Amino acid sequence: MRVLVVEDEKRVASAVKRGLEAEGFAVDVALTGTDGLWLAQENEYDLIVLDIMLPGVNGYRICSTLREAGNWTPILMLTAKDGDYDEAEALDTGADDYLTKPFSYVVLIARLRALLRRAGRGDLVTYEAGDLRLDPRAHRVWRDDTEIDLTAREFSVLEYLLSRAGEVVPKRDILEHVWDFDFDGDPNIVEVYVGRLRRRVDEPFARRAIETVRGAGYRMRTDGGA
Amino acid sequence: MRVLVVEDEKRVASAVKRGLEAEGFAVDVALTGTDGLWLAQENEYDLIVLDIMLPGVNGYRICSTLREAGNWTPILMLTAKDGDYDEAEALDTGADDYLTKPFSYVVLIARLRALLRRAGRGDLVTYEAGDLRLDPRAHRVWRDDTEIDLTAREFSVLEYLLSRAGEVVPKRDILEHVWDFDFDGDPNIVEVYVGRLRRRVDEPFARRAIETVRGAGYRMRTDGGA
DNA sequence: CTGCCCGTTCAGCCCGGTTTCAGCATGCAC
DNA sequence: GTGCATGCTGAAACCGGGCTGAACGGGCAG
Repeated sequence: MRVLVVEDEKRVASAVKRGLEAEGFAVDVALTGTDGLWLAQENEYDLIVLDIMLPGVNGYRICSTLREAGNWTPILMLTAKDGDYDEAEALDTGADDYLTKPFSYVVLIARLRALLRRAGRGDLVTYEAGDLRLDPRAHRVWRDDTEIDLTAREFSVLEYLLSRAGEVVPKRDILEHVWDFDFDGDPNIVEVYVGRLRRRVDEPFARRAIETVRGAGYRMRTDGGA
Repeated sequence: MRVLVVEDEKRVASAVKRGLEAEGFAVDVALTGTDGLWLAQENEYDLIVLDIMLPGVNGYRICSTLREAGNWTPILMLTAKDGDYDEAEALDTGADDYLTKPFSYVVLIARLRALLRRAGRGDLVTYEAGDLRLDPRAHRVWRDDTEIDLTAREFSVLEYLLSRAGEVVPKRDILEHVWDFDFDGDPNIVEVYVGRLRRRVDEPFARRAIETVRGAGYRMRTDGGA
């Protein structure tokens, strides 16, 4: 599954790239519109993530150029929230969906999944780790067939940890993926949420699925802590 | 029964939409060819009504693109009576039938029904979730064999929720599917309608079929809230 | 023309959820 | 053991999503 990311802000670009790679995508990044258009024309991608404001050729132009050339690869446009550029125009030029900055990684992934599903390449995942089960689509979590209520944030954190079950996930990664990319608050918030999750999904069941790896991050046990 | 109407003249589009909704169809409207193609690819429709002369991608292109992609949803083409565009060509690109403007509802409806019959989907779909039952075609809703009166909008919202029972449906999705997708009013309208629906289909029966998933959307319980 | 129904907008409230912060606990290095 | 860094936790403040009642306006029937 190949994805092209056309985005000039390096921080956003590299965060998106790393995240998508973790999801198993092969990611190319273009930092200018000119490069992006070139890459999009030279290669067959399954998906294109396209910023609107770009040096060189802007996102609209890239989009309409591709469409005119008969290229119908699903395109997700990224728009800044100040109204200079318009979402409706994005769709008019042939984009398939759009996302307003700032956005968080989970939202981005959700949208990309939706696009792929539409293109008939989606496979809906439910995450499992031992007796712990999470269904992103229904937004539900179970342990031992007991459903667990989680808030939106709690759910996102758990989903992300599950998506990388078995490996050590640095706190910074969690911050970048679950919160908006430009979040610059107290990183302690991750600890707060891990704490809550433990209280909700571990303690009542006398297990420990989320382990702390001091100095490195957290690790979701693949056996759910059984 | 879901229908997509691709038509750029707003007057015609909204008239057709209202007419079809009165017949019990769930109708999405696209005002440009680009949007129409996007919607047609994104969703599973039972029927597509397609104007030929469109801004963006024209009707022929949409039709052949869909067919090439293996989408065989029945398509009814609308052609203006001046002979610039040709009915024969419509059929060549993969349309199933055509209708010359101007036309009356009666004729339109008759043709659509004929198409559905041919496609073998004339038999009605009814949605069920526990003791809640909805018949799109007859435009009726029951709970426990008690019929519930709903307005057109209320009905559409409920139908859409039922069509995705069990999963979390973002407000944005509801807006896009139930309202004209170029609706840019207050998204609060969704909350208003969910509220009304609850008052009509939940409260009198002391159940709760429509759940709120804070920060994510609404979810229709598959057991109807029993 | 009048009244009713429906769809829509709006403002305000409520409450849950998120975030911050300060203090405490734990683990590690020496 | 001592001291430092890292992680944990409860309480409080803040924020905003979601809900509701009221009011407006257009369309349609009588």
